[in-house]
Amino acid sequence: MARAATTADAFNAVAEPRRRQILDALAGGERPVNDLVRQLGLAQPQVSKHLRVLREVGAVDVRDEGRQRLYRLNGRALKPIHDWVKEYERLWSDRFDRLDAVLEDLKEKEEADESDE
Amino acid sequence: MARAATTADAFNAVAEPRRRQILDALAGGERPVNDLVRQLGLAQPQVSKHLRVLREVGAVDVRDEGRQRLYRLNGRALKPIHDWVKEYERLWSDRFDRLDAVLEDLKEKEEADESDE
DNA sequence: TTGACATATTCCTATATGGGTATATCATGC
DNA sequence: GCATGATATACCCATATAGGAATATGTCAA
Repeated sequence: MARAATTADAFNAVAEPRRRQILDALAGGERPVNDLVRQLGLAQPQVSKHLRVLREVGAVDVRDEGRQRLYRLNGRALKPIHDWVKEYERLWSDRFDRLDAVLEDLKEKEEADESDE
Repeated sequence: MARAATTADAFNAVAEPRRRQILDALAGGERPVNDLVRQLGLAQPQVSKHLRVLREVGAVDVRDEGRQRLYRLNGRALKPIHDWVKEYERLWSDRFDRLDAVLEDLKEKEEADESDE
């Protein structure tokens, strides 16, 4: 079997640095493709292809506006990544060093509160 | 050009779900390879290969203990992922939603006050 | 030394990638 | 309708993958 498709999930889509750059650029607001082309210094077809991958994993949405297509960030698609990686935060954060048990309790409470999304 | 190597950085290494599983398993503490083989139900060579990738990006460390090799999590390698993705947290977190709503209200009130004058 | 256990490496193959380049689609203004 | 601008798709290619299977390496025990 080959590697999983880049469109398999957000983890794979976001492994490509150019696609993270695109998302970072879109964090500033809705943008047409050519803006991204200029901002990233990539060829237009590559940007379109990256945007397609991001769209397929739900990380961006599109809207037609005349002859332009405005892309907009949909950060919710990145939540699974955050959810996974935040469990490891305590392994490098100084804050967690002395407060392990207490924070575990808090985290459990927080998760219970947030479980209704 | 092909896709970036899985060993290029933590983002690429962790895009593979089995490797995330391995890290999750190691979160419980140091483990020999065969423990992971049993826990994940994978063939031994694949586990060794995944561990090599994780080692190359610094996400795990090894230690020889007799004929076993004990692998241990090094979560710090995941910090760049956390750093990147946490910037997007406000896009789905309820806490931030409520803050946004409050700010919206304030802005609307402000505008209403100004138009009264 | 030999055999058994634990792990790593090698070789194979199908598959998808990302960039480059050319071209297709689609909307707009004349 | 036609030229132009904006974007998407198609095609080519070099490359690295993940799993499977076989084998190599290394360590211990008798």
